[in-house]
Amino acid sequence: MGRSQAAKAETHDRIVQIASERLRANGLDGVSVADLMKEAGLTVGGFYKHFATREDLVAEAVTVGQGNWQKRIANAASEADKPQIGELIERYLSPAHRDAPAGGCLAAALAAEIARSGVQTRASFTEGLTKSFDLLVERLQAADMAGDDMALRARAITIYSALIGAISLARAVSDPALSTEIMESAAAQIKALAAA
Amino acid sequence: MGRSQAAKAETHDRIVQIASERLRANGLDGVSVADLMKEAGLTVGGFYKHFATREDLVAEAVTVGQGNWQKRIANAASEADKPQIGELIERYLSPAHRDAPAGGCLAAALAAEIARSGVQTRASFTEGLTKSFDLLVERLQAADMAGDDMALRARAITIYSALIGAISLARAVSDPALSTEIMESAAAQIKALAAA
DNA sequence: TGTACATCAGTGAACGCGCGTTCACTGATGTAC
DNA sequence: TGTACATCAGTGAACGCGCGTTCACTGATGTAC
Repeated sequence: MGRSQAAKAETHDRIVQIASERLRANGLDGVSVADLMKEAGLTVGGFYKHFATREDLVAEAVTVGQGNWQKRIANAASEADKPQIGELIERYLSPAHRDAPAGGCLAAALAAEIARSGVQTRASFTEGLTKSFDLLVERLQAADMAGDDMALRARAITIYSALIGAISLARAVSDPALSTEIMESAAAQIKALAAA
Repeated sequence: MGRSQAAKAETHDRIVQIASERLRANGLDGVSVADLMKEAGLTVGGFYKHFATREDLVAEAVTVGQGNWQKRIANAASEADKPQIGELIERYLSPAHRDAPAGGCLAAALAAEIARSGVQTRASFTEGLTKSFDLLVERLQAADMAGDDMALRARAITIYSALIGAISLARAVSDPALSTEIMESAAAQIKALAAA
């Protein structure tokens, strides 16, 4: 049947991966289907052999893109290799992350736009966010914190919210000193909250 | 000279006001110049008697739009009428605010998009944000908190970050129960942070 | 194993559409006399 | 005070452009015999 199914799946994944990066960098409407396909080494028309509409791709890219930071929280050979919560906060609120949204946290870059998007995209985001919360709770448990699971979850939600808000502001501001201040102030306070 | 300067200024302000609401509701690229003018009871062509480019309008709308929540923090006949910090947090993380971004916090709705915008827009945002931080510090001082000004400012930055992140997530998520949980969990934790 | 055929991923020009911006025009109103 | 004129806020058709999507086509490759 023409190209193999494996080859098609590989192309499909490549498009989604590129989209997940470019959407985080340029926004949900910030990159055209033609540009995406070009970056994948293909031409426009072929797009619709993989996705019914552009939104289908966006929904997939939102799922894949959220896996990015999740892997940094959870994927490690052993428990000892998983980052401590404090280290995670510092890495999240670093100049490196602030200046490279394409490879960074999808929620920080796109949450506001996702709120205005279609059902598919919002559903994809919700699923990924739920998983992010779970992984953060697990990190807080690993930090050997006091508190029942409910309180840990509330704390995880607040920590993640504060991280997303802080990096969003640090990115939006045009004064570099203020940007640094936001990241450093928030990092210190959030670490205190995580350790409380 | 044709229409009076006062009449022109009134029209100008009307366009900016409408823009500040519609941009918060639909995003920085979510409303056309023609629609904006129509909503202001005018036609497209006249737009360029008021603004050199669309981005000029956006920059002005970002400034005006930030005044919205600032007024709720600061504008009151007397000190006693100004909201307490805890009350502010509750109002910020309420279904009413979540469901009405057009009249709500501009930073929450647009920070991520502003980060990808031109210099003018980012500069407008930076100015407004600086003022927001100052007003929040003042509210923390009024709450009669311990801590020097530096610590208060770091706390104000973190509180605002957490509020922005939490409402962004609450808006993006398609599960109503999760949306409520995010707002309530974050509100409780942030209030604790403010009172610490 | 070798050949003829069917499939379908990928091509690239073309489509209709909405956008920001331009432009020649209008007509109400402020100003000069 | 009354009149002629100049100004310019506002009009609405037109522009070039980039977008998402469609479509007739191609040709490499899997399958049937």
